[in-house]
Amino acid sequence: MTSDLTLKDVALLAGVSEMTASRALRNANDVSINTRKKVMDAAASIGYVPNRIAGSLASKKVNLVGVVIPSVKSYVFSEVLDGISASLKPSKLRPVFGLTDYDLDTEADVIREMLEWRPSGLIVAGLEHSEIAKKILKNTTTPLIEIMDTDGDPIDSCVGVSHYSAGYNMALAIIEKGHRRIGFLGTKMSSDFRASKRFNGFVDGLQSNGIKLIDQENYSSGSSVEKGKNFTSEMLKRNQSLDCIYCSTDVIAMGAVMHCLEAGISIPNELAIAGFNKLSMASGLPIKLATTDSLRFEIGKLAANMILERNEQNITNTAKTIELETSVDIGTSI
Amino acid sequence: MTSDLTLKDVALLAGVSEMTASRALRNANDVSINTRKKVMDAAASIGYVPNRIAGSLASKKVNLVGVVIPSVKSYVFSEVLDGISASLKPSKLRPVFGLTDYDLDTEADVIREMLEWRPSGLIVAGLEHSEIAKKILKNTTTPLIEIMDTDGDPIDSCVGVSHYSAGYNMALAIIEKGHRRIGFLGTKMSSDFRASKRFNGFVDGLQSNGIKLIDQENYSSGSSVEKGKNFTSEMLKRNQSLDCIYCSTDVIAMGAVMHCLEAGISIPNELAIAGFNKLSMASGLPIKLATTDSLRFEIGKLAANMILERNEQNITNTAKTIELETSVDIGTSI
DNA sequence: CATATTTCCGTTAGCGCTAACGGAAATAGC
DNA sequence: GCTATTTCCGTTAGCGCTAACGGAAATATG
Repeated sequence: MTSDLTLKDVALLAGVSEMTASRALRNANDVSINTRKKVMDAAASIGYVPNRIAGSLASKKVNLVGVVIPSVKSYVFSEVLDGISASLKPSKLRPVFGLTDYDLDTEADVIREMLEWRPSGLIVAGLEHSEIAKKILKNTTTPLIEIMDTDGDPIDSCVGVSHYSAGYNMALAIIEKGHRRIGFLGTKMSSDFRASKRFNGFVDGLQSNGIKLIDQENYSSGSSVEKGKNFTSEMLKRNQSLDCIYCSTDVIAMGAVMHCLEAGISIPNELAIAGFNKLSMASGLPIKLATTDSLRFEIGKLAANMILERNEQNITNTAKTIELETSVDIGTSI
Repeated sequence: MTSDLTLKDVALLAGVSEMTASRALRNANDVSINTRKKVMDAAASIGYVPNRIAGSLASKKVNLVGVVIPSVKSYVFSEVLDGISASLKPSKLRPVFGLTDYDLDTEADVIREMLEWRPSGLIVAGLEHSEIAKKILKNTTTPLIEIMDTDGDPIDSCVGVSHYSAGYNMALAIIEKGHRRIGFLGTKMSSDFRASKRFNGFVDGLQSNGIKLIDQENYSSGSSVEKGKNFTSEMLKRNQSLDCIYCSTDVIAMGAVMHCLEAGISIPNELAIAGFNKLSMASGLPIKLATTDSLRFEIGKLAANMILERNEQNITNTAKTIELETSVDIGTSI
């Protein structure tokens, strides 16, 4: 309580110089055991809390990693954050999150704000950015990792999966299982670039076997189980002959499964269902949902590790792209 | 690119003093339209990014709000974060998140680290902290809001719901619906204080009608739909006479519902199921799950608003507790 | 036109901490 | 014993920015 204590207060109480107090508190070298103890005790006794703002300015080291993601509500990004947290935990670096709400202008603002803190690294979800954001990112010396997606041109480093391939391979898996009359259910693609890439891959995958999508529904804003349920119902009404629906996320696919459970539609005999992400939530379903693991935790972990590496060594020019391999998890729903 | 640009570079290029450049960039008063434009153009042309570390030190204003929560993977806290983000968005304040992994020692560390940044406010989940953390929190001048829970003694301000009451009222609702042979399914309570309070409230609610819990299962670590499914199955094996299970979260309750769907158990005739949180995810289920809305988004919004208020005015001593009212949502599952 | 007021900009002095250097005291080496 | 080395601590000089003050120029006031 009371007004802020500074290093001076600690130094005075311990009877040493500010510099010695600083060294002692930071566990730096060049301090005897006795004086270190004196300083520590003094600091503890008055409840001194170091001022990192001042410390960072003086040392020119800000042990923060900026993480720019669309949303925390999505189960996807929360696991990415978790991976990042897990990697950074044993280090001195700490993640700071900024949310874009899937809006590229907001993203540019958030990125700019992040860089004003001079973080040790910046992790940004996605490869698509506004021109302004791109310019800022290109000009910065901060290590930058774009994550989630490898279908595009990374500015610096990149960790992710190919969403195009994920869609393509799911199409092949579905076809191999004998399904031919296939529909797609997903968000409006304008803002969700990765969903759009999966869609394109899926369509191309079908195309490679001479098959065309026979129905498609694109709902606006976020995904929910309920939406999946309702739109599946509607699509089936339109197209009684449908024998498979590919959903842009597991959340939607869960809704599709729910509809089938309620309507007494047998999966996959009457309708096959596939999703994307491999959410743990879906593991409680009566059937095992066909899906592609988006390796969210892994991506977060690797991205954070790249930042850590770049920080330890003083490498400057190490643009590196890691494309993780995904594989279709057939499950029992197709 | 290149080495970091400073205000000096901008000032030099614009032909003004650093102070004027600073004022112009911050949109402060005392700058003519012409010079402001000169400065802005100069800054833009060289890609100047202000250094907030230096700015914060000089102005003694750090526009960050620390948010300390157990996890981001939980659907609960991600919505709290979302509420906080929504409230802070139009202001200058930005949230910084720290994760405790449900561990009080980690929490103390995270709180300490947060305070080292001298944030404009601190939002901490829960009322239970280690002695060290309590001491730190009591000594700080930073506005502090403990959230989620009102059953206990807040250090400063507090926004939340009574989890005890939520449990108690669900017990009453279940009894009113005619159920008497009731089981409980939840996490080991040692680390999840709020789940434990709901449990106690639930037991007391039953007790007030002379009813005792006839079975109880406490699994370790996190909740998942699959766990809910499996433990429901086991509990029903042990107790064929069970007619209701109260689950500590909706995620678990969803698993219970899944088990019933698979096993052909009719809800609520053969088995009633109730949860907690009112997760949107559960809205896709064939039945409407009985639950209590934990008002997560609302709590986040209100907490952030309290920080904003305290920041605008310069109120110092305004410890205030807001207990939001919860109500049981009967649904169709009990 | 002289004075009062406003508008605009620069100078000075830090914010609280740490890097870098230097030097005194303690220890080692022979 | 004297020099060489190590251990420990203090002094100086910032990090990049802004608060606060003051003063010159521009405008208003009568």
